[in-house]
Formats: sequence, C-alpha cells, structure tokens
Amino acid sequence: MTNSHGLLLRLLDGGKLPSLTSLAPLHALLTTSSLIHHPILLGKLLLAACDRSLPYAERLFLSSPRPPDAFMYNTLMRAFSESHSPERSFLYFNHLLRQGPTFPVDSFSLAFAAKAAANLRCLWSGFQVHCQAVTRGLYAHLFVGTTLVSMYGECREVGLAWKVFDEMPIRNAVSWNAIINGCFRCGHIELALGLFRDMPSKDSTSYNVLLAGYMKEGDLEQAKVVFHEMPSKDDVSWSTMITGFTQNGCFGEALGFFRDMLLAGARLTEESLTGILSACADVGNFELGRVLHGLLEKRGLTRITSVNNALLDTYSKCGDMGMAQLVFKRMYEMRNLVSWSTMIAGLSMQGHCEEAIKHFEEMQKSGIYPDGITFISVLYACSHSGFVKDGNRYFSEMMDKHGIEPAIEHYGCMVDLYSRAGELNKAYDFISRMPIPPTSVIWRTLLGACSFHGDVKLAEKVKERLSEIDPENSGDHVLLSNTYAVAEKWKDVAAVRRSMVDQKIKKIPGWSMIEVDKTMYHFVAGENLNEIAEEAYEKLSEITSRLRIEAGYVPEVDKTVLHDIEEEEKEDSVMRHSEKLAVAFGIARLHRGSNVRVVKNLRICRDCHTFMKMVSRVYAMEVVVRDRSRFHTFRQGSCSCRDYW
DNA sequence: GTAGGGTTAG
Repeated sequence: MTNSHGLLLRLLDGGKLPSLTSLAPLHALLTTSSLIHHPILLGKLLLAACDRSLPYAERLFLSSPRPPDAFMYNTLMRAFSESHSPERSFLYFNHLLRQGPTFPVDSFSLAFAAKAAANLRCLWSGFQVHCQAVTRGLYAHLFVGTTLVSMYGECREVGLAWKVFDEMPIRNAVSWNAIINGCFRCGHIELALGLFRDMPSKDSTSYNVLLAGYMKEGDLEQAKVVFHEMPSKDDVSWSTMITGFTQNGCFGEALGFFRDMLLAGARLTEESLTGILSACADVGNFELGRVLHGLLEKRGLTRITSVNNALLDTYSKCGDMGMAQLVFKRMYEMRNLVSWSTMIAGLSMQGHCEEAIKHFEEMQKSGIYPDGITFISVLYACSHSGFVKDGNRYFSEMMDKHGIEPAIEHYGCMVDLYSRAGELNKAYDFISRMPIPPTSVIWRTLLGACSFHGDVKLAEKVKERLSEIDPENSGDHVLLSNTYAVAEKWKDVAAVRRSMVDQKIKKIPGWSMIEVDKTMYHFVAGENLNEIAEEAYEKLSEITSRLRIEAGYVPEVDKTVLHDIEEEEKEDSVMRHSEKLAVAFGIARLHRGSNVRVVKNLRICRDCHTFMKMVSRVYAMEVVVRDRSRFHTFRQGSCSCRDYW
C-alpha cells in the first residue's frame, strides 16, 4: 500500500473526525485523486459517513464510482438497522439478494438484516432473514443465531426464539443473555430465572438483563437485591435502576439512585439522564429539571435526540412552554416523531390548541408521519378547544389515511370531544357503537360530562354501566352525586352519600404540591393543622380579603358540597381547597417576581379557577396549575384554557 | 476494512 493510502486510511479509521464538514474534503480528495476506486478506502469512507450523516452515506452508496461490494452493503445495512428507519435496511438487503447467487450474502448481512427486523418488531421480515440464513447455510453461525434469538424475543415469539437457541451448536454468554431477555420480555419469568441460574458463565450484561426483568415485572425489591449483590455494576446497571423506578412511578427512589450513581463516579449517560428527566416530567419537578438541563449543557449532551426529547417533556409538563419551544427550536434536524409529539402534547395541555394542530401539520410537511400516540394529542387538542368537526376529521384520517387502528385512548378522546361540547347523546351512541368493549375510563368521561351539564337521566344510565365494571370507584359515586346536586335533587345526593358510607367508599382526598426553595410542600384539604398549613391559611385569608375588595370576589359555593350545611360553612369548605392553600403559601414564601407553580392530583374546581384568575391580576403574577388533566396558566386575569376544561 | 446480548424520550 502506498503512503497516501496509509495516511488516508489512518484519517478515516481515526474516528475522530468531528463532523461531516471534515469528511467532505476527504471525499473530494479521494475523488480528484482517483483513490475513490480503491475498495477499502471507499468502504472506510462509507463507514465514516454512516456515523455522521446517513443521507450523505446513502448518496455516496448510490453514486458509488464502483459497484458496491458486500462490505458496502453491510455497512449501509448496519447503519439503517439502528436508525429511525430500519426498513431501509431491507431495501438494500433485497438489492443484495438480487445481485445473484454468486454475490456473497454473509453472516454480517444476515445479522444486520435480523437486527433491522428486531428493531422494526416485524416478524415477517424476521422470517425472511431466518429463511435466507437456512438457505445460505449460515443458520448455525454464532452471531446470526444470537441475533435471530434476539429478533424473535423482540417480536414476542419466545417459542421461535427458543427453537433457534436450542438448535445452536455453539453458544456463549451473549446468546444466553439473548434468550433470557426474550423470556423476560414475553412474560416467562420462571423460565428466565431458571435459565439465568443454569447458564454456564454470567457477565455483567446477564445481571443487567435480570435487573431489567425484575423492573418490568414491577418487583422493585428483588431488583434492588440483585443490584446490591451483583459482582460489578456498569453504566447500564445504573440506568436500568433509574428508569425502572421512574417507570414504576417511584420518583424518590429514582432520584436516590441517580445521586448514588454520581457519587459512585459512574458515567452520566444519555440513558440515565433521559430516565431521570422523565421522572421530573412525571412529578413536575421544575427546579431539578433546570439543574439537569444545566448539567447536560455542561457535559455536551445537547446533541442527543432522546435527551432533548425528555427535556422538552420536562419543561412542557412543568408548564414552561417558552423553554420547551426554545429547546425544540434548537433541535433543528434532530427532531424525530417523539420530539414533535411531545410538543403537540405540551401545547395541547397548555390550551394552545391551534398551535398544537399547526405543529401537527408542519410535522407532516417535514416528512415525519404521525403514529397512534401523536393522534392522542391531536384529538386531545380538538376536544379541549371544542373543535368537534376537526376532531372527527382527524379521527377518520387516522384510520383511512394513516392506517392506524384506533386504540381505547382514541375512543376516549372522541367521547371527551362530544362530551365537552355538550353532545352527550352523541357520546353515548359513539360508545355503544365502539368495536372494542368500553372501559371504565370511557364511561367515566361521559359521567363527568353528565355531572357538568346536570343530565340526571343519562348519568344514571352511565353509572349503571360503571357499577358493572368498576363498582368500588369512589369518584363515580361523587360524580353521580354531583349530577344530582347540579340538578338540585338533594334527596338523591343524600342517598348516594349514604350508600357510600354504607359501602365504606371513601372520597380520594385532593392534594396540591408547590416547590419553595427546593422543598416540595404538600397540602391536603381539611388535614390537621401544622405550622406550614397555618401559615398558608393565614395568607389565604389575607389574599381573599384583598380579592373581595379589589376584584369583587365572592366564593362560588360549590354545588357538590353537601346541601345540609350552612351557606357560610359551604364557603368555608371551598376556601380550604388544597390548590388555594398551595398558592397562598407560594405567595407568602416565594420571592417577588417569581411565578407560582402548583401540581394537583384532581381536577381544579370552578371556584378555584376564578380565584386564580383574580390572583394573577391583583398580584400581577403568573400562576400555573397542573391538574389531573391539563395546565392552567393564569395571567392578567385570564386562563390559558379559556374557561373550557 | 463490518458484527451478536442489556439501559433511554412522546
């Protein structure tokens, strides 16, 4: 090999080329010097291009100065199998097969094609690869076999995974890990545990597979035991724990493990960061989210799509759409379907429904097609802004244009769409015609609307359905009782309350949370007094007086409160709502100029909504309340939901 | 000159 070859190979092999900008001159140099015809240099150039820009790599492949060899096919297939469009691997796999029987289809091609099928979760493509492996006599190849086991596991075909594994003449720890993981994914826990016990040699991945298996099962205790007892922990062990706790809704434990990870000197990876950010999004922990944002900027993790997406979601679930927009803007061409869907969901929850739909249209123009999850947000946007016609159109388009089978959540959105618009009978008909059995959530949505509109007759009918499916749910009794209250049928209200007492069904207590100086304060209506609650009550009464004078505030007596107590007491009951206490506490303790952010477990009530609007005007501050269903941003006397919620 | 298994976002 000549000197210039050696130099160029070293350049290409270095892997230190920071970007495409330094690859293009190299490409130009190879072309002008005709060295581009050298198969190894060309192959290396393609490999380097795959790591930087897949479109560039694909153009290079298609305009290749010499017919692509097996190496080039394999390189491109590998890159696509791990990309956002693994199906393109098959485009080139099929090219490869059409080259004729003498053209080499080797173990690499088969492994990459199997990997693409695994990532697509496409069993039929997987079968094709499996057949090719048999035809080409590479069925017994260790790497091909292992990838096939893993592919069948991903496709939830544990029987086939086992068949391949069982017939492998040689196995190693990697193949054992693949079959154990497949068993866990398919819910064969005992089998997985037995295999783990019996496997001849375990490496750290084996333990990580076990950790993830326990986490998926929700067996957090066993996961912790394994974690503490495993011989050595790596980055994946830590991120498995963090995301495991997050996915099981245990924010505190996730945060604890995240801290321990940093203290133990383990590397901060995109996976652990994504996991902990997602935990912040779940609980609405804005301050920690901001700290993590700072951390990821400092560590240069801003170029990773999943991290940015988790950050987007954190800002949007903490009510800071401004920051979410900023992050989204910076993402440019990194944006994928999840980024767009997160923005659409965030905007919908904030009540910026037109904006959400604009994003939806823009996403499609940029060549990204929606999936079922995107449509949940789009339908949500329509229902929360009263766009019944648009909602109907998108629902049809989802099925006809995009071929997406509606899931229960989509039916839920449609019921919500009709219900909010007051078309209760339409909603009932829609439920009756659903091709899948309606769940309690579906009926509850309609019952909520009945209560809002005081439709007693329909409410009784719906409650009957609910009693069949989910008789213990306290919320349903409350909703029925509220319906009677709105219709002023006090005897029926009392009867429902009595039956709740008889059946020992308790109301879910409402709570609200607010963060002040890095501490989360928790308020529950009517809970025993402590110092914090006293401080909140004191401030609340001061705020209420000011609102009465400056804004003409009169507590709107909640019709849902029992009718037989005195008017004054009813007022008192409304004045104890946890979100008011949290906001009052925030005003008392937060620095001037900061906004108040509250997270509540139930839906905000009408009186609290009016109260917050007035606070935002009289105190000239922004108040953000994230309730069970959406965000309310109160600014200068009005709310982002435009009173439609 | 390329590989296989484990953790990540809506």
